[in-house]
Amino acid sequence: MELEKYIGVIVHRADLKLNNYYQKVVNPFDITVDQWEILVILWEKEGITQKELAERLYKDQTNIARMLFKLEKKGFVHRVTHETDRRSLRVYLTPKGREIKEEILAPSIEAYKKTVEGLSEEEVETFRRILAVMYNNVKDL
Amino acid sequence: MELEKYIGVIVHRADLKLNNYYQKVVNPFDITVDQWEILVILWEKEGITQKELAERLYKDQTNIARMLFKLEKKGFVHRVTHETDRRSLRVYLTPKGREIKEEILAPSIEAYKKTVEGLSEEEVETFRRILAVMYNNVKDL
DNA sequence: TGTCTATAGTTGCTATAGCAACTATATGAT
DNA sequence: ATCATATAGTTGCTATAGCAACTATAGACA
Repeated sequence: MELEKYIGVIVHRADLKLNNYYQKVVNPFDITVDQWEILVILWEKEGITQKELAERLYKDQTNIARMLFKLEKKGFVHRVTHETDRRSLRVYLTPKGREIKEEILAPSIEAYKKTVEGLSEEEVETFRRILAVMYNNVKDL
Repeated sequence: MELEKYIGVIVHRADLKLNNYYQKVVNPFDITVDQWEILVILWEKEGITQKELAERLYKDQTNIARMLFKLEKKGFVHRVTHETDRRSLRVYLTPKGREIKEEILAPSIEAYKKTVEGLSEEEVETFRRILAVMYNNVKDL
């Protein structure tokens, strides 16, 4: 069977290119794409724990911790021990972290539009649906 | 805009799950998914250079070199200096590298079938087409 | 022939991914 | 109250990705 027939192979290649492009979009803000994902969640709701953040992003808690450490070092977030559970850390945005929210929105939407250029809204929805089916097919295997 | 609207985000998540699954499929053969990709190419044609391999797989030449080093250490391939261009290395399979070709085929096809379960052949084709459009949309940005 | 440039590959760096082992704290059972 | 278990987070390890800097060789041209 030809390599390019495998869904994993083509999805992986697309993922890399998409990530490359999105990285260029967020580069001016001194963050990585994955750090941007964390910020998107925090812009919506601050004070959640690292574990909650990991669950919300479907990411490894280990890596969330490391990314937050970098975001903290760069001054975008700060972490505070949970009042009633001293094992947990609540994550909050700094003024710098809140500031870029509005600045980054336009380029983000622009990036989305460029990604789906030439496709109808319906095609994009079809794509999402099929991708979700595949995701669910393999997620617990 | 909601995080899950961004194509890069959902493709990335799907990529990770797919890779996880495929990794489990090739685990018994003591290779990684990316090393498997290299082998697939070599099963088709031996003696190509690292650069050609990188181009064929759309991967970084640096990483191809490192993966080949590991494949060589594990005894799946060996590299020989090009006869007329001493900068190049030709990559060949060892008997061990050739051996697993047939063994790995059935599980690979099985993995493909599980991935596209519940989808029609037409839907999978549509998916490929739309993914290709998105890929081309961002590949040079 | 000698020099300049291009190319194949390697090394070093930083990023995320994911797993195992570990620390510290919380909670449930007795 | 004590002890066993569960949980939040961290550290260490190995994998690929991608970029810059480097070495060695090839090829073009004066």
